[in-house]
Amino acid sequence: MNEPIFHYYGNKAGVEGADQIKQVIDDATRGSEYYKRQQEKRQQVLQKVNKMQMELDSYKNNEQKIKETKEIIQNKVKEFQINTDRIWAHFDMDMFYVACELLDKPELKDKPVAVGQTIVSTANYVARKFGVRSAMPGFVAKKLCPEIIFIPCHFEKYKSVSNIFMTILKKYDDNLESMGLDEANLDLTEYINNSQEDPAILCENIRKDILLATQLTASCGVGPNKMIAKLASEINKPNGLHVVEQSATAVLNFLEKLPIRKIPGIGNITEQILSGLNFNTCKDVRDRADELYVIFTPKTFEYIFYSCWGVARNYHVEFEDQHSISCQRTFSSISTQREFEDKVDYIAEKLAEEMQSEEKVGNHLTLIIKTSKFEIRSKSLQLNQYTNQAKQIAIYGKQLLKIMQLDEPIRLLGLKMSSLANEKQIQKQSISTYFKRQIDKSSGQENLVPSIKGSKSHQITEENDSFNKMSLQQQEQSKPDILSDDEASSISNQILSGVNSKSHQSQQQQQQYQQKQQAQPKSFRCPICNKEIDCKGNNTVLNKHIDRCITQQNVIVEQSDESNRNFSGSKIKVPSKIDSKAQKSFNFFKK
DNA sequence: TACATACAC
DNA sequence: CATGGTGTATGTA
Repeated sequence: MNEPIFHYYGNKAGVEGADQIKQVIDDATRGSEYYKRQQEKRQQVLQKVNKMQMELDSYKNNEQKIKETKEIIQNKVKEFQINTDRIWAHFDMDMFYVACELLDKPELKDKPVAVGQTIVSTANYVARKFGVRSAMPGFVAKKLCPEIIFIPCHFEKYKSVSNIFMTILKKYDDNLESMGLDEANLDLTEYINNSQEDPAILCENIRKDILLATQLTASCGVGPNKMIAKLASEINKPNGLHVVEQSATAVLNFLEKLPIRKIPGIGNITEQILSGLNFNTCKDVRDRADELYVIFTPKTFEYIFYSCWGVARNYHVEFEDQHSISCQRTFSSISTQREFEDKVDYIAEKLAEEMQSEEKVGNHLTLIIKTSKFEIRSKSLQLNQYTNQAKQIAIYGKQLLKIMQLDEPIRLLGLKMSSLANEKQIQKQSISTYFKRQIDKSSGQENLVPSIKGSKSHQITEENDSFNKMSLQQQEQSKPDILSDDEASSISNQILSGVNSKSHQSQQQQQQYQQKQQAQPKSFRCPICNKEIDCKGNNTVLNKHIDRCITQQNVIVEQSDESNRNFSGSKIKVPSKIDSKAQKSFNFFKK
């Protein structure tokens, strides 16, 4: 009943103090609304596990079914192969945000430090010994480690370090994929085929380059696909390398004892379910895959199954346009209708700002709230037109508010716009439906549509301006982007078919890099441009050079992105996408 | 389509 | 005293 809520600790982290740590966390948080909600969720998971266990029991009594299912699994095992002809590397900066801050405050190096305020974003290894973790609330971290020093987030700093990091890595794979400022997945196959370098030596050299350029350490994992590389990068973290050799047995060996929780995509809940059914390692999954087949949906089953066999994507996917833009805020609880509406207005403005700066419009709006009991609810609405205007969004948002019938205090409110299109792309449509909407207008919803020139009302004039602005843009005759529809990449699509990567964009550039790369002796060379720097051990000179190099390099990168966009009209990788996502994530730190 | 869940960073 | 924000995929009805 009073079971502590679930906290995940990687097996090498909390070590022997783990129980004590859990106790401290529990004492610090017991009784809060958040804690109560977590307990409820925990109970729900346990019920789900019970239900699954019953299904499993009945399965185990049905010999015929067992036979059939095991046959299906056998066939699946025969069908796939662990494709080892590609070489991937995953680079991951160690405790990135804290590490960046420590550059400016080296005296804190051996003290427990965390970046973040209400929530720990990153903790250094000193703090981690106390049990401090990412996503932990600040007050809990303080309980665990009263000495801990909190540093507020300085996003720009991290972004510029990240630029250096990414610039170095792009020399080896121009199409690198990244899920955050501090990590990147590289397909090194082409590079290594050309240079014939040993992957381990190459990656150690890259890590040295990163250290030289940023003064920070990165960990690296190497393997035949993206997932294995990522998993490998955690083995010798921090400041380490681990290589999983390019063979099926090496992969299977590597995964054998690995806790399922480590597999990207298996999170808190799935781990609880699996461990509740006594699946703990990848080997458990491989050995008893038929049981999972019975209780999970096909997609979930396939994902877990193939991951545990080491089968994952080993080629790059094309960049896809973002599907939604959202904005949400947490605040001290509010409970009156008036307060709700004010929040909607505020969030609508923020959302509109975001959409406009990204030149997007959308026609599907979702209102999200969190009650003070931490229950999340949402209502959504298909709009009758595309918009990115704060006033329109606010009007729709308030409609959703009504539909939701809120009668209890809330601590969070957000708006999400989906079904996005480029502002420019819908102009034609705007024009063609313009007169139709004038008719709609006369039937009541006049605030929702632009009006004709010369209208007298203040509100309408403003909206008229935005319409004119769009018309002007249309005259520029920019090419409309084509929305992708059939590229919906289901997990199974991604993990199956170990076929080739897309052709790389600039082979010339790569060859150029290789030539330079090969000729490098030991002395100081710039990790960005590969030129020899005669700095006589003076780091400042080197750093200044590197800074200049980065700036130049970035200009080049941006230009090439831009020309690609205009040239092909297809999706390209846009590193700035993730930048802006992370930027937005941390806006709330600034206040 | 609408809503809820799970996940990653 | 007390647990964030952005975006994606998937399951279910």
